[in-house]
Amino acid sequence: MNFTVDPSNIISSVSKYVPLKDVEILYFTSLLLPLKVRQGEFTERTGTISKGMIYVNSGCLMTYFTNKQATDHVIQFATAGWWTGDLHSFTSQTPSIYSTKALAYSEVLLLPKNDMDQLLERFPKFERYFRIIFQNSLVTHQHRIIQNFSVDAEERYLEFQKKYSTLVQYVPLKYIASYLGITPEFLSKIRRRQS
Amino acid sequence: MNFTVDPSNIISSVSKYVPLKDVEILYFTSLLLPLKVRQGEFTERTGTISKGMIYVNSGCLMTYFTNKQATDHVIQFATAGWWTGDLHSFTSQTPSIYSTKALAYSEVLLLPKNDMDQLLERFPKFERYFRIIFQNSLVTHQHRIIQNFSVDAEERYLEFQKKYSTLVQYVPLKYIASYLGITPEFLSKIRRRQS
DNA sequence: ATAATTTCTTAATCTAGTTCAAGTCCTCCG
DNA sequence: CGGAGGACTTGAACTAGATTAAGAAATTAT
Repeated sequence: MNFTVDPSNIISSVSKYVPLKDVEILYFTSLLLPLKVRQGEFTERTGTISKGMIYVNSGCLMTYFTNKQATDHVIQFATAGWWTGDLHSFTSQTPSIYSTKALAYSEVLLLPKNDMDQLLERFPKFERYFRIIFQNSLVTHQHRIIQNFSVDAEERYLEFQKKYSTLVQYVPLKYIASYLGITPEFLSKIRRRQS
Repeated sequence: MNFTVDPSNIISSVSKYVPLKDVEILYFTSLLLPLKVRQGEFTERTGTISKGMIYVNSGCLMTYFTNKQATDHVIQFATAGWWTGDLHSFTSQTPSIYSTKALAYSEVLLLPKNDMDQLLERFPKFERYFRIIFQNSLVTHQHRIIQNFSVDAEERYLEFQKKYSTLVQYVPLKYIASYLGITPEFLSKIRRRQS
């Protein structure tokens, strides 16, 4: 059963970029679907249409792609305060090529496509919020592309450790390897070298 | 000297997502700085603050990053109808880590940060346009990250040929190699294999 | 506890892609 | 016209990281 998830985090996230009136807060939160997922459970599955954009209130999820050779490629870890999900499937409402899975007990808020459309129609100021969110995310993605080209696996792992120091402790090594674009065996070697 | 660049393309690009009134069109186009750049000329340079978001009206530009080892990494080719530039420098108004250079004679429209801010303040409907632009771009970037991890260089080149068939003819091979994340020597070998 | 399953490590072998170095082809320019 | 510099190719030697396979460690279930 889905008891309520406290919306104060997402509200303050939005408020950082656009000042909200009470009506807007009420309407916005009324659209959000609270979801509690246990470790290992999925919020989205390859082949199904995205249920919505996922705001992580607490916990940690990962979104990954599985290719023809059945190897997984982690495209994102999302911890508290992040949005995640399959943006392509969400936008186009076509079957997803990604899956999103909880790496720990997590509380998330789901914003379905229809509801987001209505929200933006009714309160266009939310356009600004999402514009900024996507704009920032784009910068991060560009940075990652370059990073993958111009920096070797060991340095990438070092940066990862800095950036996601909490994750490193409880996320299985194989997923970190996948995020970095290397095999678990090789990451294991890097770790040994370090110590 | 910068004679005028026809704004009808960018207007129809915006109109695809948000219907514009004449005042809005007039105001928007009044903000756009027309720029004609010859092959090899730069619109942005590493170390300087972004002059603005760049809309490519005609021609072709590339944006690239130069790392400590002085090797270039192309992060984007932008042909007619695309936006390009250094989004991070643009957003934060800090010195850019990218350069943007014309690969052919190009006509572009520059939207400086201040002007974009004012535009969005005065006509918030443009938020929607940029939200959608960034959202779509994000999908493309995610796709590229995955592609680079799960597909080998030859296949990546094949996809590139399909997607940018016109570019392949006049863009120097070394830049294509850089975009694909491989050396020019290796791309040369791939080409030989193909024929 | 013990079995079962998954995660992590280690080592040997292999390969996609790099590096280096030399040579060819083009294009532009005096 | 000749030559100077960039763009492309080719090949030999090399290396970062993959693959395979096996064992150790850690989790989870029974």
